[in-house]
Amino acid sequence: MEGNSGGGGGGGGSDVELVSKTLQVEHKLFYFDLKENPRGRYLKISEKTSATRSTIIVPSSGISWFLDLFNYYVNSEEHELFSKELQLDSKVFYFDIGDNRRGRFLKVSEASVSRNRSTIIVPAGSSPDEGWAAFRNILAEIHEASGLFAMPNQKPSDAQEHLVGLSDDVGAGFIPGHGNQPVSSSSELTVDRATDLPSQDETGLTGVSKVIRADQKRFSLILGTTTGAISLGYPRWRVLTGHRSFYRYRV
DNA sequence: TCGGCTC
Repeated sequence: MEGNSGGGGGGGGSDVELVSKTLQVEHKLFYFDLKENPRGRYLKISEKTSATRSTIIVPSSGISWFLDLFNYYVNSEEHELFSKELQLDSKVFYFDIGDNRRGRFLKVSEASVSRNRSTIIVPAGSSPDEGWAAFRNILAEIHEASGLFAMPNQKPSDAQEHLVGLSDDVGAGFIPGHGNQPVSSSSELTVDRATDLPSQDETGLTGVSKVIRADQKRFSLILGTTTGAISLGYPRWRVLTGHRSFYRYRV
């Protein structure tokens, strides 16, 4: 790809590039680089224009989630597109729809404790072969290719299970198991349940609880224990508010 | 070549 992007990295510089793809959408150029180093595997997605460059880093465990979410935005009707959040370990990715005279776009923003927020913006595109759909297709190719580079301690089928599990509920707008209750009532149910739990201050279990602010409400999620189930990528919480879905899980 | 961007 462009020039020598790793030249100023210093130190290791041992990252191996497994897959590299580019996608042009309107006047933007997106670079997809699946890389691996001793700490693990990740997907670097860069948006490049003549004036700016922006990069997000997706842990390998998040690639199938990105694929699912882009499928959701590609396949959903315009009036049922909601913002989404995806938490992967210590990172949070925000997916937000925007609209202006240039057209519709999807803003994907990465926030983590150690770095400044970085954002890429993907135009929806004017035909089914460009924009979000093309972006989705690249993600699918990389996801598939990633399975061919299976790591010794990772079964390729794990990612497939994530894909199936999320596909059913990603666009439903309801909490599974609560039938056809509207989103608002499900949210209140979740709040009530959360307020019954001990607060983080009371337990002192720093690092195993999350506090989420959403609109005027505040949600507290307590992760009770650390068992083998968590290392498998579960449990996953889903908290719905009126217009936003949260997906969280730890690896 | 645009141009978007609370967390």
